Amino acid sequence: MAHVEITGRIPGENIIEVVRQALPDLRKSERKVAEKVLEDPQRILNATLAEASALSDVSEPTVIRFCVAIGCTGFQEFKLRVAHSLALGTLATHSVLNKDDSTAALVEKIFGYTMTSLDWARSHLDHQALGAAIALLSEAQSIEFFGLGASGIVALDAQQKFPLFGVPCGAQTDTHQQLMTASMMRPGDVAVVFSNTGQTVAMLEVATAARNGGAKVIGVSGSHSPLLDISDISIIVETLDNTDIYTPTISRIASLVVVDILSAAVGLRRDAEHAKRFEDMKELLRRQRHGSAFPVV
Amino acid sequence: MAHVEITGRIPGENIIEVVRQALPDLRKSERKVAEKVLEDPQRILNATLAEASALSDVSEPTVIRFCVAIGCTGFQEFKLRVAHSLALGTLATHSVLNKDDSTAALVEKIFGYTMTSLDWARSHLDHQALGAAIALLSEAQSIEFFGLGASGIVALDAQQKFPLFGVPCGAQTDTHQQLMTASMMRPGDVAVVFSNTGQTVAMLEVATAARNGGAKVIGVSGSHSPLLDISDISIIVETLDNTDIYTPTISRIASLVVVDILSAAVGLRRDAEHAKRFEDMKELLRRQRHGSAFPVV
DNA sequence: CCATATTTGTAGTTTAAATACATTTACTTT
DNA sequence: AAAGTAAATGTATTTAAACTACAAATATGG
Repeated sequence: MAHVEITGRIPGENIIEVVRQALPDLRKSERKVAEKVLEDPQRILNATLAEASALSDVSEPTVIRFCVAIGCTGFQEFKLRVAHSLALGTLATHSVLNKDDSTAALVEKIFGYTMTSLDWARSHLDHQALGAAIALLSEAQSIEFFGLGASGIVALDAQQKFPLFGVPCGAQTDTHQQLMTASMMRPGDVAVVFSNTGQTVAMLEVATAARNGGAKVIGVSGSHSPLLDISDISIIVETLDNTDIYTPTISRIASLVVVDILSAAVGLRRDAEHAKRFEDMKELLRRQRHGSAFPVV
Repeated sequence: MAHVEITGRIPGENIIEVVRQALPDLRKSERKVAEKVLEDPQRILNATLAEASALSDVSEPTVIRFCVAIGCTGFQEFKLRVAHSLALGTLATHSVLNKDDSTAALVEKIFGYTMTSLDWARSHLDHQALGAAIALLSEAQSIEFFGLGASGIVALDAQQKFPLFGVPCGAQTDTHQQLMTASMMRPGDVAVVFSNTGQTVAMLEVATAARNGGAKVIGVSGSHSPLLDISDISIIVETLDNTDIYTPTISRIASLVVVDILSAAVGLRRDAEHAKRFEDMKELLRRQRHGSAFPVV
């Protein structure tokens, strides 16, 4: 049988992902190389062709054939693309904050850690679930967003964005209001419940109440959790495992990006007419602002 | 005079930045190489040593000496580090959303664009201003955060974070409440005003009111703006210039990261005792959650 | 203006990457 | 099931790229 050529999803894509996806289509000894690459990409970076071949226990030309198979012109280019892909992975290496860090160091660490976590969340998103959520939200009569604490912020953010695309929606961040609103939901409505832990009692009650009324529930949490068990669609926004003080910070930012994706996708679906409405609204906002010369008191 | 060795701010740092900073300390012909690198780093990636030397109009060993001077072991490693640095810059290349993009494509584009924008914001932050803001916030009796719309979300987020480090604070997202609160502020208080445009009238009034009462004002906006003119400390959170629908989305995320930095820094300053309080609070939150077995209805 | 030190280039050496070819393994067909 | 064929892998060789030692040229200080 002829060897199948592999093409990445998007050209110039993360080479590590390309390797992972190509894995089953590779020849036996090429796969040995691929496995070593996935196992420790950093090591390949510091390795020469000879070292890489010894490491994978195959001949040098096989390593090169592997590189060609996944779409590179040779070993050199492959290494460059690995370096490219690894960039985000190493941003977080200096992420432990110290009391005597300079401002510059803090900026580097926190931005680095945030970007790395986003990259992690990106690569661990379930596209299937996301697609299902988009479909559901696109058809929804109305949407309610629920969350407490950090997740409450995310709910509010979502509520600000979705109306722009023509979906009536609300956000509830008070436990009493949440239960009331959830109880009133009916078939055709969609409840989006944010909870990083996915274990907060109030949120589980909200999800249950919404379901009992016949509404669909989209659960968003940081890992597999009770919330997801009682949701119609489960979206896991996984962030880097980090037990220190900054975890909630990261998870909310990753969730915000997921909200961006959902709202953008729903917006693209509902489309044309709403783009116009959006422009009109922007104009209204503009009138709230001054021109260039503001008379400062 | 002896040639000065250059050391990057943080080891493993963005090599492009290292080159930029090292520029004045380099030898004349090494500088020619550095200029070419800064001019078009991508080109260096696809070039061989011979090509790079021809491009810069110097000899091959000079190129190598340049690599060594900025802290690499040779040309190869230099190229790898350039690839590393360039990673974020190319994430945003596919960022125009299409109606018929797959979910996977949307995820890639929006995450990519978000990460690139964060990187941009990071490299354009004014550390000096940030340091001044940290100092001010660390000494503050109380802090009030102000914002409308997307910036209101940021204000709420900030308000959730700062109390963890022992600073009493509030967030106002209603124009009437904002003015009332701002008018009541006194010396020793700090007002943090978020406005992406920095031109919203209500926010300018708030900043002015707070100043009139003797409070210090930290203005946070996306570019130079009237708000910053009337603030004691100006923080510009610059995001990628993108006129389409998603700009507010990005700017709020970048602002959230800046809030993270401020709160982390203030937290580190106020330190020890509050770390304990923070743990206590975490424990309280934990009791709000179920254990593993939740009785699903 | 000469002497010394520093910078830059030339030429050669070494090492790594890629190619052509040979061998082995697996698969198909009778 | 066996032989032939095609595909996959390894061996040996070639090519070229990166690095090094040394020499020339330029700049610097007395």
